[in-house]
Parts: sequence; C-alpha cells; structure tokens
Amino acid sequence: MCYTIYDLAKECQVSVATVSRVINNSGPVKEKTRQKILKLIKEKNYSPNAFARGLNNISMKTIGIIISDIGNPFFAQIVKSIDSICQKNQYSIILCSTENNSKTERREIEMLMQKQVEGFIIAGSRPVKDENASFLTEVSKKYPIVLINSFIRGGHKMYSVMVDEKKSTYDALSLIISKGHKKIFLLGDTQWKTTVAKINALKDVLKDNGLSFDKEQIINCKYSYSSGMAGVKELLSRNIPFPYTIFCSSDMIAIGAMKELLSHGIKIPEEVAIMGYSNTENSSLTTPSLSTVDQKMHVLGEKAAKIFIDILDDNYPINKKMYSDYRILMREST
Amino acid sequence: MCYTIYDLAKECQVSVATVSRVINNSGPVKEKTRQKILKLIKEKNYSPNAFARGLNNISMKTIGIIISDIGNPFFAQIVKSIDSICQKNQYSIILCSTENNSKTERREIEMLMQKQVEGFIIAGSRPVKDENASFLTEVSKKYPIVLINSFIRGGHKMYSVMVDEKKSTYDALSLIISKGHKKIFLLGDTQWKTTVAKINALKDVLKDNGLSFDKEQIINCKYSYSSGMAGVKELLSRNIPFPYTIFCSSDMIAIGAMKELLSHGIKIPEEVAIMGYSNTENSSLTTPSLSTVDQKMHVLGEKAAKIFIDILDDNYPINKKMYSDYRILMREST
DNA sequence: ATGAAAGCGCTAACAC
DNA sequence: GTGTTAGCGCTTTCAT
Repeated sequence: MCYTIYDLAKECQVSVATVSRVINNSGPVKEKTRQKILKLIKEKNYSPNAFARGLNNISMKTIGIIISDIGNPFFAQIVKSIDSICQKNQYSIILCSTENNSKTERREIEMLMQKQVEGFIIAGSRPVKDENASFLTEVSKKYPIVLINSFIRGGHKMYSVMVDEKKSTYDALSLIISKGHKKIFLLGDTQWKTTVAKINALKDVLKDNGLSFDKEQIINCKYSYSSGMAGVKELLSRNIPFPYTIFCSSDMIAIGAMKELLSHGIKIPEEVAIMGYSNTENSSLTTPSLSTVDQKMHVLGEKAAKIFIDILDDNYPINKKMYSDYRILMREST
Repeated sequence: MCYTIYDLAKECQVSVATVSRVINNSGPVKEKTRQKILKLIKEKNYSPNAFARGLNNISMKTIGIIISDIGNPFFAQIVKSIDSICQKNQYSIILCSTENNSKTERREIEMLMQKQVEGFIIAGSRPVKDENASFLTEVSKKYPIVLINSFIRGGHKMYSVMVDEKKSTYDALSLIISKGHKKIFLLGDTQWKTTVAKINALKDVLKDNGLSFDKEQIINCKYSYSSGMAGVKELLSRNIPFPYTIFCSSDMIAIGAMKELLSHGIKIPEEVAIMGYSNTENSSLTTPSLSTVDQKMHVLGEKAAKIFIDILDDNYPINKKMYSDYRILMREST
C-alpha cells in the first residue's frame, strides 16, 4: 500500500540498512548516497511507518493528558499550556475527558497504554473516594505520571505539581475576614478533595478569628455555571439577612453564582460579596470583576509538562510533591 | 519486557494462532481452551502490543483533531462534543492547537500522519489567504478530513459541516435593524473568512434596508477577550454619538467588548447594543446577557464526528458540504 | 479446532 | 561505508 524503506533501497540501489541510517542519522553514509536517498524521500513523499518503528521500541513521543472536562476553562487553559511545552519538544498530546467518571478514567488510561503513550499527565483534584488510586499507583510502576493539583501516596514514577489549596484558601479567607466580613458560605462539590481542603481552611480560619463554623455554611454543588446558580438559589431561599460572603470552590461556580445574584438585583459586593478560585481568563471579565485565587494555570501546566519530559530523560525530581505559586486577587466582587 | 502472545501460548500449551483467535474472536476455538486463555489474559493483565497490530493494518482508532486555540471556549465545546461521540465508538482523539499558524498546522498534520491517525477533523474558519488549502487537498486523497465551519474546494475524502455564516449574520442583523438600530459596527478579524462572510452579510443587509455601508464600520481585531476590549477603545476614541450597535464576530470578542463598555459606565443596550456570535456557554452569563447567534456547537461537533466515523466505515456522504442549523438569540444586550 | 509459518516495515547487531 | 539478517509482536493464510 505504502512506499517502504525497501522501495527506496531498491530504487537507490543500496540496502535498507543504509536507508535506515540516513533516515535516523544513525551511522556513517557517503555524502553522495545520502543525498540521493534524501532526494528520493522528498520526491516520493516517503514517511516511515510508525508501527514498524514502534515495534523496535522507538518512542512515539506522545503523552496522554487526562482531564475531567475540557469544557471547563480551567482545564482548557491547563491543556493549552501543557501543549505549548510539548510542541516545543516534539511531543504530541492525546487528550481524554473523563467527565468525572472513575470507570471512564480507567478505561481511557488502559486504552492509551495500548496506544503506547509514554506516560500520563493527569490534571485536577481527585475524588474523596478515589477508586483509581491503587490502579494509578500500579500504572506508575511502568509509566511516568504527573499529577496536577492532586497527590497519591506511594506512587513509583508518580509526581505532583500543585497549589496548596488549603493554605491559599486560608489566606484568601483571612483577607476577606480582615475586611469585616463575618458570615461566610462555601459553594463547592464536597465529593472532591479540593473542596474538602477548602472546607478545612474555612474551619481553621474561622477558629483562628474567634468565629464559629456551622455545617449549614457549606452548600454542595457540582463544577459548572448552572450549579453555581442553583447553589445561590438554595442559599437565597434561606432568607439570610445581608451582607454575607460566598466563597466558591471554582471560578465557574462563582460566575454562575454571580449571574444568579445579579439577576435578583442583589448588589455585589455590598449585599453579597463573592470570591472564586483559579483565575480563569473569564473571571476578570464579569461585571463586577471576580475576586479570586490566582492558581497561575500556565505555570502549573508548563511545570507539569517539563517535569514529565525530564522524567522521560531520566531526570527524576527530588521530591514527589512540588508546590506551585499562587496569589490572592482582590477585585470588585469582594 | 512485556507479556506477549507467545508467553500466553506457551503457558496455555496452544499456538499463538489460537491465542490470537480468542483475542480477536476471529475463528473457532474450543470453549474450554478459550476460557483457559481468557483467564490467563486477565490474570497476567495482558494487553496486545498496538504497534504489532498496527503493522498488520489493524486500525489504531485515533482521530486527529486540529483547532486553532483550545483556550477559546468555542473550540473547547466543539472538542468536547467530538470527544463524546468518539468515546462511544472507541476512538481516541489526539488534539493539536495550531495557534492560528499555518506552518504549525502543517507540521502537526504531518506529524499525526506518521502517528497513524485515521484522518482529521479540522475545526474553525480558514484564513482568507489559506496557505494549506492545496496541502489539505492532497492529504485528503489518502486521509478522510472533516472540516467544521470551513470549506475547501476540490477535496477528495474531504467533507464540511458548517453553519451558514453569511445567512445567519444577515438574519441577526435584520432583526437588529428591525428594532430600529441604524448605526452598526462590526468587530472581527478580517484575516479570516468567517469575518469576511459577516462583512458581506452586513453590506447586504444595509443595502436591502436602504442604509449605506462605510468601511469605517469595520474594526479589525483578533479573536480574544482583550482584542474585543481594544476594539471598543478604538471605537470610543472616535466619539461617535450614541446609540449604536456593535456586532462581534465571536462571543469572546463581544464579552471583552462588553466589559470595556461597562467599565466606561456605558449603558447596554440603551447606549450601545452589542451582539456576539456562537453562543458559547459563557455568553449567557454576562450581565446583561449577550445576544448572539447560536451555532449549536454540540451539533456541529457531533455531526462532524459521526460523518467522520461513517467515512471510515465507507459510508460516504452524498454532499461535500453539509449545513448545520442555527438560531438567533436575542437576550439583554440588544 | 488447531498449528506452522510467512509477512507487516523497520532497526540494529554483525560481518565485510 | 555498506550489506545481510534476525528479530520486534501480531495476524492470517494454508495445512492438517
């Protein structure tokens, strides 16, 4: 079906070995024959069969990227920054969305292993009940894995790049409290470790400021705009007197929440202050603009990709867990 | 290094052919031996080497997806819907962002061909000066290509799914004009065919309504939030008396533009009306909510993926160009 | 129902 | 500097 190395060899009256040598620059070839072969390659638009190369343990230079939802701007930006590093290093990424389903995640990873990716970058928090933790640990014996914003104990070639979610949330909430806010609610999906970390931060910061915590302050909602809206509806139905503050586990939730508040004519931040988390691009475009915790996703993504490539080059990081920088962004919504 | 079909065969005391038969269900095997082999496969967690299979012309079941920017919600949603169809059919997608660079696009496609994708889905408008048109035509002799929202004449296995951008823009502008708006500006990147189509729609609709067109009505800007903001700054600097309308070539531009207008305290839609294009999820979350043309991206993406898979199954569509549905969404910004 | 063996296109060790 | 050839792991005829 396709032009092969044998065809090239025959036509140039050399052996396949010689052709292979010029293709891979893997040995001495007389300049003249090299030119002849190169010319024919151009001419015939020949390109080597990746499967045959793969059979000989030549790297495919592709990385599996596992995220839960590409429709979420957070992941879109992470993927973008990973991709930029990968392109520079001639790696391709093969993208999988798990839609937050453990079974899907596992199936996708198994499929990718068959497709011979070099390893995985898995972005996003893990569920509290992480059904795949031991599976991933097992996978990491053979394939390098870089986790973004999560950590699994006991991994082999498994490394984490993460923002300290508890500390950053604590810092953000401290700032909010220092501005005089006392009634704070938290919107987030309690099925995910990231939300649990934030709840713990809330408890700590309240305690440290002599305020009390009540589980009514936590409103459970999924990671989407519409869930943010639903969360606010639920909160408003309680008729709690203004002012108060809503801290959201993600910008998506916050933006949905803000939309809902504004549609009720509620004044932000005078009546309800609101804060997001991540600093996705669209968080600065709401009116009022959204206060948030800048996770510097491009740094996260680039770091993860670089670490991954380092591992492939046998440069193993010293620590299994590496923290990435963040900053609190107080804009108009608080 | 890995467990192979030979190991299985030896351990089960059968030949590799038999093992291959049970793996692929490609021939009769005595039920008892089949069970024995299946059991060992589970036990050893065996999975066949995709390269070796690939060498035998077994499909890798992966599709190359080419987009210009995954950070753009339009593409993110397209990718998401493509992915959902692909997962259902056991296809993986391998994603490439070209950052609107023709050279990058070409390089990525060539790389993917080596990695033995089955073909390509290429989403998004093409540049007015499309440097890769003939390259893609050539590629389409061998690989199926489905284009989303663009069309290249003379392709072989090349098909297009698209929203009629000129007609939809004409419809949207008609509606705007029927509400009494007369001064209309258009923000968009004139390097791209999609913007050219919209400009043509604007010219037509103005003509049909006895209004005149002036090239000052076109403000050139890239596809990003910040460019939308810059476009509005430019427009405001002209001190044109309100009211007027800004039609934006994409929701991203419109959202940036709206943010800029609001930050100047300009009333939307009373002083400046604004309309976007695409109906990305975030367009309904601005305040005021953004009027836009709903391109039904999930339909676009799903259609494209289905057509692609059909082609692989040798079900070629009758038409090279297939139009997808749209609707005009008048929300609060107009 | 099962096995032997050829072949897919390439790489690399070895011989010359 | 170049050629010969043995794999790589699997599928698939062709015998049996």
